[in-house]
Amino acid sequence: METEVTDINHPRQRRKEARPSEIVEAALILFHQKGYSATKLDDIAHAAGVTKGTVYLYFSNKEALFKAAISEAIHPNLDKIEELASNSTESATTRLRTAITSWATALNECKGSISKLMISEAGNFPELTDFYIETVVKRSRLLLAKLIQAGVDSGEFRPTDPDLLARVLFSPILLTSIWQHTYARQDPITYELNQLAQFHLDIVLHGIAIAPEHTL
Amino acid sequence: METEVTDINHPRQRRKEARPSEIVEAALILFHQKGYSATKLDDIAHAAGVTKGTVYLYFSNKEALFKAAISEAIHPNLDKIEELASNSTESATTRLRTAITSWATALNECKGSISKLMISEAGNFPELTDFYIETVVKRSRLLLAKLIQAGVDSGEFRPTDPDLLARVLFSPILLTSIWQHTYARQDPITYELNQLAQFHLDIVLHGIAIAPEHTL
Amino acid sequence: METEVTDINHPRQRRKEARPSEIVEAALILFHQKGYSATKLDDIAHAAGVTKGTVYLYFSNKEALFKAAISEAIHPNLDKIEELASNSTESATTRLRTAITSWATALNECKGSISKLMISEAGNFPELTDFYIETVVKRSRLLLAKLIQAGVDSGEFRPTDPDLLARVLFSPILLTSIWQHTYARQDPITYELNQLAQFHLDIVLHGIAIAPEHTL
Amino acid sequence: METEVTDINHPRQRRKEARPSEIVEAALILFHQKGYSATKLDDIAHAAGVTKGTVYLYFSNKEALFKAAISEAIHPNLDKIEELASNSTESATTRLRTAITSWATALNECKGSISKLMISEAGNFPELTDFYIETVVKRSRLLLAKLIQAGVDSGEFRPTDPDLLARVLFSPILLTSIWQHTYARQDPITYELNQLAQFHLDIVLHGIAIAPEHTL
DNA sequence: GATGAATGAGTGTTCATTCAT
DNA sequence: TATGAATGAACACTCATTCAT
Repeated sequence: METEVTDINHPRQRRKEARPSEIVEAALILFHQKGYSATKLDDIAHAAGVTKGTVYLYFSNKEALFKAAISEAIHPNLDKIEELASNSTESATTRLRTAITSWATALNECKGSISKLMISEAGNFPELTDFYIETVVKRSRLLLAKLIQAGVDSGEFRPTDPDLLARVLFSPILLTSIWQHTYARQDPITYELNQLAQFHLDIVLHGIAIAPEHTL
Repeated sequence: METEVTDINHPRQRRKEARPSEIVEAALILFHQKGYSATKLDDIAHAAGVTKGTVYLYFSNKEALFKAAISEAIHPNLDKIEELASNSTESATTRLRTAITSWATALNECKGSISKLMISEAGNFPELTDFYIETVVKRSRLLLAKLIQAGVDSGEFRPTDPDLLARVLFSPILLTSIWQHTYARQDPITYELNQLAQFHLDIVLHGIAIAPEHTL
Repeated sequence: METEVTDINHPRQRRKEARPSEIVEAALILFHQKGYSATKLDDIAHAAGVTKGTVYLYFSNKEALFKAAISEAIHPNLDKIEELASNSTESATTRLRTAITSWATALNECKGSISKLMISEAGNFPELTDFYIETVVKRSRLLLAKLIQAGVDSGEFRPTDPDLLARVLFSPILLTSIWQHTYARQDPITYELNQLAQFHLDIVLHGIAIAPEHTL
Repeated sequence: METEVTDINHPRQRRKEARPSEIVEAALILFHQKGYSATKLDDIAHAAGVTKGTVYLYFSNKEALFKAAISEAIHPNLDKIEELASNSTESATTRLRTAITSWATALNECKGSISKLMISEAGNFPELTDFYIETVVKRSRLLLAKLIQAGVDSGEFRPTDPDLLARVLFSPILLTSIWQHTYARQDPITYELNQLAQFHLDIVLHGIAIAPEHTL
């Protein structure tokens, strides 16, 4: 009983160990909405339900908080990349479709669009950008390129530049995800991200031209 | 460092009428590199070869300068959109290819990649974003969608969702353009933007699957 | 220079609740000495023993601080006006003398000579001036006019224009008070403010009194 | 004819020699309305129909212009003081009334209320203030005091402190003049300045006169 | 651990002053 | 003589960071 009272008097102390991640979450949302510079530590603290001083208890400065926010948001994605690379019993087409679906889902969850933040702040955080490009971007692209190459090797796809195609396949999902997070108000998108991804994949796989040369 | 090499003797009235656009250009580059908030007026002034006070002779404040920079960079693009819509004697396929090429070229010149700036700052400049979405984004997408619909109507393309396909077709060029301007150092791209665009268009037109139904 | 001698060890939280009024006091003195525009926030902060940032903890901007300073200095005077209006058992002559003495004393303490500041800045702060004229100037004049009218009604004074006489009676005290605060160095006044007020009142009373000794 | 055309093309050159005084006049009005610091040289120049550069052709800086404005406005008053001192054939009472009337008239003309400006800026311009106090204030007061003393000597007035009475007699006219120029909008005055002056003088004369009608 | 009052370096903005024309 | 584009020092205001409690 006595300890319960303490909890009621200090609601802030409900879950001490959750503090840092609460701050990180609040920070991520605000950084995403307003950009790094335009986001005030006061706002972050307020959004996280603490005071400015508390933020400094867990993060040595604003930049460290930013990096922590980006890193934390990146990690779950990294695991997913590994996952996708492993299940290799299926056909290349199937695995490609699974991979794309998986990415579309991941990006759909808000936490996803680190992409936008990184685009905005890359110039101001070179080392963080290096880390992001190496661990997220290049690995994802390489994974996709390998799946494509596997399809070519297995005779499922016509010979093509796997790297180029990987870039092409990623673009609509990534850009649309960024778009949604950026222009939701001005240009709301009626399509599901995954719907768009499948649409694109279908077209890429089959093309749209009613090509006479193919029927010959 | 100094971009001003000529007329070093008459720094005061070097080229009166060129001032505003010189400032706008310098501003655009810096806003693009560092974002709006992180760009100091001192930096812009210095990059434009003037002092802070001079900037205020032509722009009432930082926000006005930002808007002017965006607007000025947008205008040439608007004209190009009109141009593309007009030449309607060709086949849909040809016009589509021309449009894509034209866009790739425009984005490559990069006088903007306003796209990146708008993504970064949309949240902080709602009215400007409204203007951008209406005059640039939606018009471009609509133009592309119309070309696609024309191809469907003329029997060149299989029936498809023109709006979805327009989004899909734009994405790789736009995202890659943004990418180049953002991650040039960390992830330099070896492809020409136009090369990528044509590669994508080819695939979209023909598909990559060695589809049994086509050969039948 | 430093007005803060006590508690030198704990400059941070010396006396939280005293801060705003300390700042207001320092501000009032400086505004009075140099005028609004010529007074720098740095000076105010320094005079109050804090830094600029601290001033902004309590006042949203310079104008707000100015208004707060004026308002705070006005309030004690408002109470005095009410007080004077109440004690109505005495003769009009006595009450008039009491009122004048009271005003002379109040103006001498000078926590304001807000009068001078208001004269200087009226043009730049219209709403504040409205407030001052209504709550201080007009009320004071009306009170004095009523006392005079009471004297006329009771047969103590000869019929006269109470409003005009109120203005006339106030002028020497008010102007001299302003004078002292303004030209102390160039034109030091050897008279007590109250001495001058009584001197004037004697002459005016002689002038308007239906003096029994004269009729003898 | 030919020369006329030139005049039309350069309306600014109508009367070159009048420039400085036009500037001074504009400056005086603006300084009076907004105070010294709050008045921008741009505003003065614009009000005078010239550009900022032209102001610097005639005045070395803002302070010099301020001093010139004050001085120019003071000079006609100085002459009037001398004038009043001279015609000594009349009775003290008459000369006192003439002097007061003359001052009320002088202060009524807008150019008069240097008083307000000096009150506002005395702290920031000590030497100018010295000059003003010596040449205007003290001389005027001394003149008035002498007139009063003459009246006492001639038996027109009861013995009194001439300096004190001089201060008292000046106050209502001076303060009301300042008042009019300051609070015209908030507290418009229905009385003529001279009316008020005469009203006060009547009362004071009644108060100090060795009035034959009273002794009867 | 948590607070929030206080700090002060930094930045947008203004404006008196200069000077080439 | 007059201009007005350009300057740069000065100032209001902000905000990341600190620290006594």
